[in-house]
Amino acid sequence: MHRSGCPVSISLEIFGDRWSLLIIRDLMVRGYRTFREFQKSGEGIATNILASRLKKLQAAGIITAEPDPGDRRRLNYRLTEKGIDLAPVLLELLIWGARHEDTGAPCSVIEEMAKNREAVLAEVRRRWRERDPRPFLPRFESTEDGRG
Amino acid sequence: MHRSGCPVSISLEIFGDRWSLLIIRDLMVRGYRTFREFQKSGEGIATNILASRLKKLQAAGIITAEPDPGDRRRLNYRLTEKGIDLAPVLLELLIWGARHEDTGAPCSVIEEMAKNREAVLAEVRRRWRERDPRPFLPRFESTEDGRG
DNA sequence: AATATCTACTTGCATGATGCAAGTTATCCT
DNA sequence: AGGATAACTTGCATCATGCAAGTAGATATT
Repeated sequence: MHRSGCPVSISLEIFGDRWSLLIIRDLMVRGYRTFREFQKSGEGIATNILASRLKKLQAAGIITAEPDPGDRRRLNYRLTEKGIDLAPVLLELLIWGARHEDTGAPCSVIEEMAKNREAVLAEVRRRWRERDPRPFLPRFESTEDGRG
Repeated sequence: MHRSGCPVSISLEIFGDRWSLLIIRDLMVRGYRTFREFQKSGEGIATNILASRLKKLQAAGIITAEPDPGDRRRLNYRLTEKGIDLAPVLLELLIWGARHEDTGAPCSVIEEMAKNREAVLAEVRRRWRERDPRPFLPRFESTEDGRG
């Protein structure tokens, strides 16, 4: 039941909250795959909320979950194509935040990414396609350390 | 008090909810300015929530409010530069939603916008700068109407 | 084989946010 | 002066979130 037919509104019904896009970010640029990794992501999400968000994102077709062949206690989450298509949204959010708020991300690095938007998106998508596990961005710890 | 220094996380602290970006959308592309207009925006936001979001967005420096010179009952809200800088985020959200969800927006129109990203953003920004009141996008009513 | 540990959750409960209806204040319109 | 309009605020019920603890199945350890 949509409140309006606007794509922005419908998108926000799916991930318009404090946590969903952070999970998607972790999957997209930090190489995280498991429940435990999301939990220790530095944002302090509660386990019940994390579980409910993972379910909601699965139901929306943004992520999938499959048991790890090597250790079947683990579930490996992965973005779907629909999920990786959120890369431009995340990138713009990152650029905006780094420009306008006092964040732990060095502006020079972010401005460089803003200048090379297409290349950045292509690389993120390539890593997703090829299941390249290397993180694309680090954790921006706090606003104290300056880098760049 | 930030939970992490990540710009995405900090951005979501400000407008990571169901309503804030819809208000920003209304200001940005529909030419809305007043409390009443946001309320009748088709999304069904409650007045107390709307009031609290407007305050939060003001506190974050994303919008300003000033009394209408002609009718001093009215408060005219307007995006700041920081606020109009959210245009790329909104645009990507719009594109993603139109591509992946069943929305009231005709895909052809949205794909055209995706192809002309820079021009679209320039026009949105021009209207903001010159206070051009014409809406840039219509209300996408429901998913019933045909697309083409 | 028994025990401990690890992973991904679920449950219970307190607190906070949201939704809804009604009320308030200041300004306009006649 | 009397009524309408705009922008809220308030009270209250309900829903979502945060936190701590507990559970179940798989793996590692003795």
